Amino acid sequence: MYTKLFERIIDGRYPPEARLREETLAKEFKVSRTPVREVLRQLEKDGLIRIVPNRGAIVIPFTPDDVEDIYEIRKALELLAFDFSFPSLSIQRLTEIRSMIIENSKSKDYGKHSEMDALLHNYIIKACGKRYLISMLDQLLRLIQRFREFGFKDGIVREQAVKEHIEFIDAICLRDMVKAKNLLSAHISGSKARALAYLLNKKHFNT
Amino acid sequence: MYTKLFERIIDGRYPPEARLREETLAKEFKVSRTPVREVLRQLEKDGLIRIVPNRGAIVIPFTPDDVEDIYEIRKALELLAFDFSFPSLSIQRLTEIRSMIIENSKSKDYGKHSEMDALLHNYIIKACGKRYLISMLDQLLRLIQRFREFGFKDGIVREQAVKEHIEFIDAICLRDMVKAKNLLSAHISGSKARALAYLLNKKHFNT
DNA sequence: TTTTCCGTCTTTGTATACAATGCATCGTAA
DNA sequence: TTACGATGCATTGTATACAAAGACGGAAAA
Repeated sequence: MYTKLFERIIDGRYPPEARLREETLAKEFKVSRTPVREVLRQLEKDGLIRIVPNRGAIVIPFTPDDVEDIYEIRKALELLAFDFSFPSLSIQRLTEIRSMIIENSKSKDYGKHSEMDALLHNYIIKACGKRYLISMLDQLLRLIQRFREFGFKDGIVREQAVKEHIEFIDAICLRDMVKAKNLLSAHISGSKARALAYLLNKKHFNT
Repeated sequence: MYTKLFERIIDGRYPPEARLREETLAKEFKVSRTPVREVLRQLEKDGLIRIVPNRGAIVIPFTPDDVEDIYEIRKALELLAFDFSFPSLSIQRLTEIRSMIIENSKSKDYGKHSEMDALLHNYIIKACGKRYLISMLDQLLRLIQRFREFGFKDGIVREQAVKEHIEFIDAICLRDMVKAKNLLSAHISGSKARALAYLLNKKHFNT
């Protein structure tokens, strides 16, 4: 239920400014208000809703400034995670991932591409072995999931992403830390730019 | 109540591995289990406790690795916040803060020093104007509050901190971004080292 | 007509009762 | 003596009832 509500806010089924009434949600999910309230408190911590005492919860709008914010945080933290994980990354595992990326590179199923993207990033992140860093990045990646999937709908972007991922993996295998970090940084900046384009475009259509 | 529980875990009144039973907490705070449960869910998101379904909540131990983790995240994010806030920092305000730091520099009240420390860091952080970044840093600084206060109990450390803060402010006022960033980075690394020393020392006494 | 006050209604906040889960303990059988 | 299972207990999970707080609207007074 936490996951479902999270998704519904992320994908816009509960749009910005929408009021989330406990009673209504309770009926929708066929539970009582007690678990609903607990979930709402968690979503507030995620920064998705604001709970006003005695007034209830409303969905917080997601602005271009938030995209800027979140992607820059992601970049900083993923680079940090990479610093920690670099020494322990397994060339064998990276080679495996590399093959899988190439196998899927011609696929038009953007879900597959999104999966490959997640596979690589998650491997790097998990390998850092730092629990706060991992949980913060997990949280961030969930927040921007909608943009990541969107990006891969475009053929050019898919090709570009495959190229960037392969270059990144090769740099790691060659133990070229500096190059790898630059590539990772640029890759995330590119994702940010696409996310911003998506958001502005959507806003244009909505208004 | 959220704040009180948070503090009690942070300062060790509820030690690592301690079970937090809903009924007990409810009696302690003279409320029913309903609000207790909501607070526990929030503390879980903060990474302070782990809730095992049908088993209840236990306090998560805080290891040296966690200190390393959290201070490195703090460094990365505070440097990022500084990037954003640098252009809009007011020299007038910084000069004010600088005077206050100097005024308090001879004080032996470590609470005052801790306050000055918070004043400067919070000003930098808030000025970045990014809500996710601000809320993440707030969260991190609350997590390490115990170490920050501890640090200022030592006279040498107090002097050192004052010196670092003044140098940092001066670098900003001279618009020397690179120097300021280096100073900030070193300052946080120093805090990390002291926190680690504190933790290892405490562990030594406990066992 | 406008403003203020009061009552009602909606919605959240809290307490409590009951259900469900998992663990421990004790008894029984191999 | 040990292994297995059943029963009871401790504790969390959920529903529901009631309390409290605000929002809204209508009536009365300025």
